[in-house]
Amino acid sequence: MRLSDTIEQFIKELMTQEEPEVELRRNELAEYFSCAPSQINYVLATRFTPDNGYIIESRRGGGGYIRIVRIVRSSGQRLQWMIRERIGTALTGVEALRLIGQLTQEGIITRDEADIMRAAVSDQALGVPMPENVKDALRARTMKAMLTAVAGKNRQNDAVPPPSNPL
Amino acid sequence: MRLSDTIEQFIKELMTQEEPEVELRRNELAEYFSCAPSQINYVLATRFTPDNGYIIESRRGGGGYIRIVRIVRSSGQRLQWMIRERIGTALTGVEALRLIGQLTQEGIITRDEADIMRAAVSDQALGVPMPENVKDALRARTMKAMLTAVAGKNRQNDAVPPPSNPL
DNA sequence: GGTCAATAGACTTTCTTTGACCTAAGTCTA
DNA sequence: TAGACTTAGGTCAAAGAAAGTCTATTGACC
Repeated sequence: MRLSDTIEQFIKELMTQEEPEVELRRNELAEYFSCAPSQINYVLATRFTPDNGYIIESRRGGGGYIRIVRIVRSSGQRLQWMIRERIGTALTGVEALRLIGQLTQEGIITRDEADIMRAAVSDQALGVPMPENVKDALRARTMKAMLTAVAGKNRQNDAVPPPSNPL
Repeated sequence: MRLSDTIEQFIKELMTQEEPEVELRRNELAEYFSCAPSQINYVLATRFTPDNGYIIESRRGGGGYIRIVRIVRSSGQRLQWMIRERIGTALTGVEALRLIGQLTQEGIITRDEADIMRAAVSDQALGVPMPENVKDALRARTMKAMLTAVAGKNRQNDAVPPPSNPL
């Protein structure tokens, strides 16, 4: 097994259900796995991204630390976030697959639905000759439309919370 | 006997009845059969296609692998017809909606799946400026890809989505 | 002999690991 | 209290590992 995967596992096991937050020292961890400290950063950068539902905070110097926080959101909120913040106006094929994989893993869409979505943004589907950036734009729109459809069916369960008004 | 056939046999024997999935290292296998690694790709591309009921997943880089998953096909007749005869190379929005409606009615796809498909071929999704005939071509390809996904569903295992690598 | 499947190999892309160097935050002392 | 030292995390680039793609050649069968 890859070291990166082992470290990922380790961190996820530290983070239990009721404690969606863990704090660790980079050097200690690196020591423990006898790897370069920057390996830890690599794991964080590839496995604990906002896409994957995590936020990283850290601090250098004496008493420094790295804190990993799992963002807990309802499926509705997760979908809204993807539609409104994450996707934007262009989406590469690789990114699309990643997002679909995430949603499947989180149980927000079924495997069959994921298969359909993957097909809809596949090269197969977009095989008509056109520049890559147009394909990316199309993928973004298609994904948003599909996720909106999914969000629509969850309406009752996860209403978007009313915006907080701090004034 | 041809090498390709031998390799095909070998892989199929690894995949027993109750374990419809096998994971292998390309280089190892090539080593074992003393052939070029790309020979393995050739075998996969010609013998383990979706048409033949297989899905291939793979990952590059350190600790990379190739996974072959056998799928069981569901009620294909109608879908095959749509994919191969009905749709062709162009499909208007209205036609697409009609086909999706029929499949729902016939219980071949769920209502949720239908919603996703409708979204994927909606004007929303295809809203990028482009000539109408290109849109119709795109709709045709998208529908075919999605229906193919439905035809080949019932995969037994889930792939771990590849990590995002922002580097 | 021509055609299509099979094979090998060169080159490309993606993901991982390591290491050298950089920066920020405490701590201590003149 | 400014500056030096120590502690700790951050960045980046290069090297390594493994799979993918493309193309030219070879071989088998009509």
